[in-house]
Amino acid sequence: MAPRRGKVELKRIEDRTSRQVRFSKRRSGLFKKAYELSVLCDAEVGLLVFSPAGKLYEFSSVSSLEKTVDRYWKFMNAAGDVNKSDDNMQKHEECAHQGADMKLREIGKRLWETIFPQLNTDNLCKLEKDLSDALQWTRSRKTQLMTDSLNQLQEEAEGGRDKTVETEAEGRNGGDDDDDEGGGGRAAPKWSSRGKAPASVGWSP
Amino acid sequence: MAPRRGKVELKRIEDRTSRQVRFSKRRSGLFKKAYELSVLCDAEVGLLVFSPAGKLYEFSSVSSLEKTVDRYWKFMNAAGDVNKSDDNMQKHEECAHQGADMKLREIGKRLWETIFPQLNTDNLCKLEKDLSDALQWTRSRKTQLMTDSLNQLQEEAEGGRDKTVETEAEGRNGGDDDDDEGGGGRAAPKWSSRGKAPASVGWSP
DNA sequence: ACCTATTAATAATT
DNA sequence: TAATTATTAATAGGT
Repeated sequence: MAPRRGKVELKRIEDRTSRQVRFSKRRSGLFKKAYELSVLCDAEVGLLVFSPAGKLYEFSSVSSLEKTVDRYWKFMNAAGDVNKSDDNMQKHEECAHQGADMKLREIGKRLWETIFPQLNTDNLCKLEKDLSDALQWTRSRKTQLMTDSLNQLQEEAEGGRDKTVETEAEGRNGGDDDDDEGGGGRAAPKWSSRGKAPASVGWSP
Repeated sequence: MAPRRGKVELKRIEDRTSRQVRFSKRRSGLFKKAYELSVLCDAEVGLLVFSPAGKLYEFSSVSSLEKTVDRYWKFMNAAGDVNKSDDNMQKHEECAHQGADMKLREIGKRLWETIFPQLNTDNLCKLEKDLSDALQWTRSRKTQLMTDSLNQLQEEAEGGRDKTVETEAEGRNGGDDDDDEGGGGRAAPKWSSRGKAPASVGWSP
């Protein structure tokens, strides 16, 4: 009956058993705290814990940790990894839809770094096919968009009534609306309506 | 002088000011706990908090949260998002280098979903060029690998001395070594040695 | 897994 | 914004 003789010293616990027990307890405590923070303060919290053995424990205040990680991902890519020094102009989420081209490069770079170590001949063949399909789709999509733009211009020039033509993919939604959505329901691509993507594109939804 | 009249009830704090104050305090506490867990129990901890205003607070027990997120990313992609039900055979990190083709598809899918909302005409043009370049590089790389394989076979058939030809990208490293590295230093692509990638490939390092 | 003495976190106030 | 303090909450070690 002598719990806690003194303060707890902040150093790695050497005893294996004790370390495991305390890991369980403290992990539970941490997750509880994270949950409380999210509820009390209306925050989105994601928590990632890898045990020394490499086992993963995860928590997220929203439906899945992937969403939170996606939001983090978007956030980090928003302002680009350049000019990371200015903490004054804190990267607000509204920037998330700006600098899309830079974002494309960054995403591609990361993708590349991730898959590069696995590029044996088999994977290269698959990659070649995926890239080829994607390229084909991209070109047809581009043509489609350009055609649409032309048609729209023509219609407007002819008289411009019945403006309900939806272009569906206009990019940057100019409005600076302050919604708190962010990483939630990302707009899922809808093939059915317009795109007419080839079914063979392996890496498309 | 009447702090804490009763227990704290777990519901969103309505008063804005109070909520902000408690957010700061609890966030600090949470981060401290996370740090303590990582030190005491030798765990890798990543923590992501988005305030209601959309501001990001992050913590990681290793050099950067990106590393932890990458490790999480690898972990999740390891067993593929399929057969997610069997919790018995817990996805251990050693699986991280298996199922590379599936991983490619998954990564591509995610990439696609991420960039899709931003695909206006400009970005489509950039994407087209990137894909074209990447495809070109992939094909030349594939050819290179195949040529290498042939040469190696020929050399071995001729007499097989001087086996120091390094193929550099063989994929799956069969060993089931139990190192605790995981998400640490990912092998960075090295253009200089062999690949001879065109400088114009936008989405390569 | 459960208990309990003790330390740690923190809510309201200043 | 920072400090104080009365309480509650978390938890280390023993059972």
